[in-house]
Amino acid sequence: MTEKILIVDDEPALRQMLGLALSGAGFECIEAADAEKAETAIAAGAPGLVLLDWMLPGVSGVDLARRLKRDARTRAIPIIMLTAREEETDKVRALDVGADDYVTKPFSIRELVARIKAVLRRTAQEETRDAIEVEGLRLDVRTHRVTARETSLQLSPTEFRLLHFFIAHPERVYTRGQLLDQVWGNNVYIEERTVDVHIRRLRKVMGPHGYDRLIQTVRSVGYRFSAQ
Amino acid sequence: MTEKILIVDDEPALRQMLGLALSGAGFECIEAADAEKAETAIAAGAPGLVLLDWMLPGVSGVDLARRLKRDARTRAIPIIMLTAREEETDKVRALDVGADDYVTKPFSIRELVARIKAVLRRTAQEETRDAIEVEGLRLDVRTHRVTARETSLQLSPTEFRLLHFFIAHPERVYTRGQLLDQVWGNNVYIEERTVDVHIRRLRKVMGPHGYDRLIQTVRSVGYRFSAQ
DNA sequence: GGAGATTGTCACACAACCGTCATCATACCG
DNA sequence: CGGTATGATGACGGTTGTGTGACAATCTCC
Repeated sequence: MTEKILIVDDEPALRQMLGLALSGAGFECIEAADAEKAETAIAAGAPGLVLLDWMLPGVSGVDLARRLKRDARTRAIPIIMLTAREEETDKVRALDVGADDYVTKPFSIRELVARIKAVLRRTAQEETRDAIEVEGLRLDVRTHRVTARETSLQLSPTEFRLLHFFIAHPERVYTRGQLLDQVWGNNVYIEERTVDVHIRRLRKVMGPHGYDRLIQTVRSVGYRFSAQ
Repeated sequence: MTEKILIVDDEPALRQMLGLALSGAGFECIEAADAEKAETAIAAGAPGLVLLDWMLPGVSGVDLARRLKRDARTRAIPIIMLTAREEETDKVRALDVGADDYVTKPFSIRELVARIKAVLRRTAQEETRDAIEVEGLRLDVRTHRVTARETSLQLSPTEFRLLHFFIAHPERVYTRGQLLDQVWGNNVYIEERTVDVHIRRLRKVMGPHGYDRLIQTVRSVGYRFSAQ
């Protein structure tokens, strides 16, 4: 997973130097000379991180950062600001504006790469937080959403609960009775065959994406959710 | 800007351990053994974040969380819950109650600190942000004005508060109860169905500009504001 | 004090969802 | 290779949850 990094700086020399250095560190780089070009570049293909110069002609780096953090589509993209001076106020403002980190010029490439990696690690961690994922099938409790490789699936409430239980307790067989207790709750008297029907409905939704194979029938016992 | 963190746990050993670890990470810590002590501590001086154990003697952590989120004075204080088991239902309930995040025991200090910082960063950003924008729909907190691609929308006060909450907390489902707590405030007893009506009114205003799709119904759960 | 806006509630309409059954397909058994 | 047990599937009322329009009470601003 090579991350794409957008370098925004008006000095061609510095831009090129950074591009070379970061490419050497294993990142894919694209460049932009000003805020406007940066925005079109971002619209074209969201980068994994933006390296942003504090001073830019026209719309300043600070303003661009603020704009990116204000828009929901780009808010998640981490930003590292390059500040020229060692001014305390600059640091504070950089973080105020929503930048994830800042580096003061002059800086060593080693330090910059370390910071980039740290920021990427942090944001990657946050993204996958409390979502359960199996082979690209992802269930997020927070948003109450199920996605199969980016495309979101439409589940009914019971289907969601059933899948939630399965994906949280994989690799084990459950009888229809157990499933009724766990997914429907105790003290409900429902036909065991009803489980079959919901299993089928769940499979039907996941089928088009090939995930129906995860729900396996164990004859004369029950069902199992398994990644193999 | 060292943040003050209130640790609520009935086990003195764990409390002390957490206190030491978080102090080491640069936070100022205060402790409380039960919900009652926690509330007096909060009244004495609002902490920047509450670390709350799921199980507490007397008033449980869940109840305390709900109470804090229901009270307008303490609603803004972020809460991270410590859940003992890996039980999925606990996580769901933690979020139901209004907690901002949760950590399952056993956890590493590193992880806990990371989550605390993440939550603090998120909430700090929310406060300083004077305008929020999603796909051209823009809500300006300062001027109390909402615009959809330049054309301004006419919202009633309640509609504005509802949209404000949604746009500041996107991508997460909220039950009608939570929305009542967050948008209407404390100690109000209002029918949950009333939320439906305001959702509809909000959709009606945003509909002509195509933004009604951002407010999504999650059947048998609640509503979600989402850019997808 | 009054016109208009706002708000909470209700009743009804409508759509989604759920549980059940009958029937068909498949696996297992001797 | 039939017969039987078990699961898959499609269809169908009944139920539940949400959308919507109306209305009275309340509030706001002249």
